[in-house]
Amino acid sequence: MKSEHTRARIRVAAAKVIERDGAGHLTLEKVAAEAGLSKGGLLYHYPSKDALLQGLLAHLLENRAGLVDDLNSAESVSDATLLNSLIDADFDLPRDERIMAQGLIAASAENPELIAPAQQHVEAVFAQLGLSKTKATSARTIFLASQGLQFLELLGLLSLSTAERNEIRRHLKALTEELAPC
Amino acid sequence: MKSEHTRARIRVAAAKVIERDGAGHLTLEKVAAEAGLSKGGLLYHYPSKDALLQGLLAHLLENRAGLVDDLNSAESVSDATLLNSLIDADFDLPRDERIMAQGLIAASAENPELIAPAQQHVEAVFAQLGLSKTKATSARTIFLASQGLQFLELLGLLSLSTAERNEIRRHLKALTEELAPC
DNA sequence: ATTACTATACCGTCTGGACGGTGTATATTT
DNA sequence: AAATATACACCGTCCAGACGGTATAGTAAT
Repeated sequence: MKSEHTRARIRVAAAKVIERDGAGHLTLEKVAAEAGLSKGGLLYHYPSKDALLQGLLAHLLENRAGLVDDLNSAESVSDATLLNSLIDADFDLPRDERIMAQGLIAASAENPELIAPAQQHVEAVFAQLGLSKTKATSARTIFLASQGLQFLELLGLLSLSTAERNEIRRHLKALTEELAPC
Repeated sequence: MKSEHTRARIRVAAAKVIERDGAGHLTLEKVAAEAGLSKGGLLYHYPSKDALLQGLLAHLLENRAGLVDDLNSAESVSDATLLNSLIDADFDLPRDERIMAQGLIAASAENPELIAPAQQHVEAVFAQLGLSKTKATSARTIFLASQGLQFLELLGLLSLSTAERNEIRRHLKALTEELAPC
C-alpha cells in the first residue's frame, strides 16, 4: 500500500524530467534520481519504461474515463453535459498532467500501441456525440476545437494570454449550450 | 541542381521509413537506404539529423505560408478565404506530408526549437483571425476544430469514415461562410 | 518469509556524426 | 588539344556515448 504512493511520486518525477530535459530525454535513471529512488527501485514498481509510460497514461485517463461512462443513464441533453465536462477537463488540466501528456505524445512515436487507451477514450467520446442525429456534427466540432487548442498548446505551437484563452473557453461553452434547446 | 531533386527523394524516403518503422525509429541509415544512398551521401545533403527534420518542416510549410501572407491586401471578408484555404490544406494533406508531420511531432520532443517555424505559422494565423473584433473568436474556433481533427488523426487517436470526415469538413466550411455576411 | 527497496556493476545495442576516400563533370590553364 | 585544377555528389567505415535492462548482494520493516 506504500506502493501506490511511491508510484505517484515516480509519475510526478517523470513529469519533472520531461519538463526540464524534454520528452525525448526521458530516461529511467533520470526519473529514478528525480524521485529519490535507485534505478532498481524504480524498476521494482514499473518493470520497464513502457510500463511507466502506460502508468502515466492510465493516470491521465482516470478522471476522464468516468465522464463518458456516466452517460449510460441520461438522454440527449447529456451531450451538452459531457461536452461541458470535457472542456473543463481540457482547459483545467493540471500542469503535471499536461507535461505527462506531452511526454506520451512523444512516446507514441516509439511505440504507437502505447496510446491505445487514449484512442479508445477519444472514439468513445466521438461515438457518444454521434448519437444525436441532428446536432452530432456540431457537438463533435466543439470537441475538436477544444482538443485542437490543447494540442497546439501542448506542442508549443501556440501560447495565448489567459484573456484570449478564456474567451475561447467561453465561446465553446456558449456553443455547447446552444445544442440543448434546439 | 541535381541536389534539390535528391533532397526531395530523401524527404520521401524519410516519410516511408516513418510509415514503416514509426517516427521514433527514424534513422539516418534507414533513410539513406530507403533513398538508395549511402549514409555519407545523405549527410552531404542534410548535414545532420536536425537539418533533415528542418527540411521536412520547411517543405510542409511551403504551401501554407503563402496563404497567410497573401492577405496583406484584402479586407474582413478575407478571413473566410483564409479559413477556407486552411481547411482544404488540412483535409487534403497528401499522405506523404501527413506522415512527415507525424515524424515532426515526434522529433519536437527531442528538440523543441525544431518546430519554431510551425509555431510562427500558427501564431500568424491566429493573429490574422484576431483582427476582426466581432467574429475573431468564432473564426479561431473553426481553425482550432480543423487542427484538432488533424492532430487526432495524426496521432492515431481517431479514424473516421470518409463520410463522417466529409461531414465535419462541410460543417466547418458552412461555419466559415456564416462569418462573412454578419 | 514477503515486501520494498539500495547500490553498483555490467552488457548489448543502437545511432549520430566524423572522416577519408572516390568518381565525374566543368573550368582553367598551358 | 592536352593537362591540370576545382567543385560537386557520394561511398563506406569507424567510434564514442547513451540507454534499456539484467544481475547480484545486501538492508530493513512487516
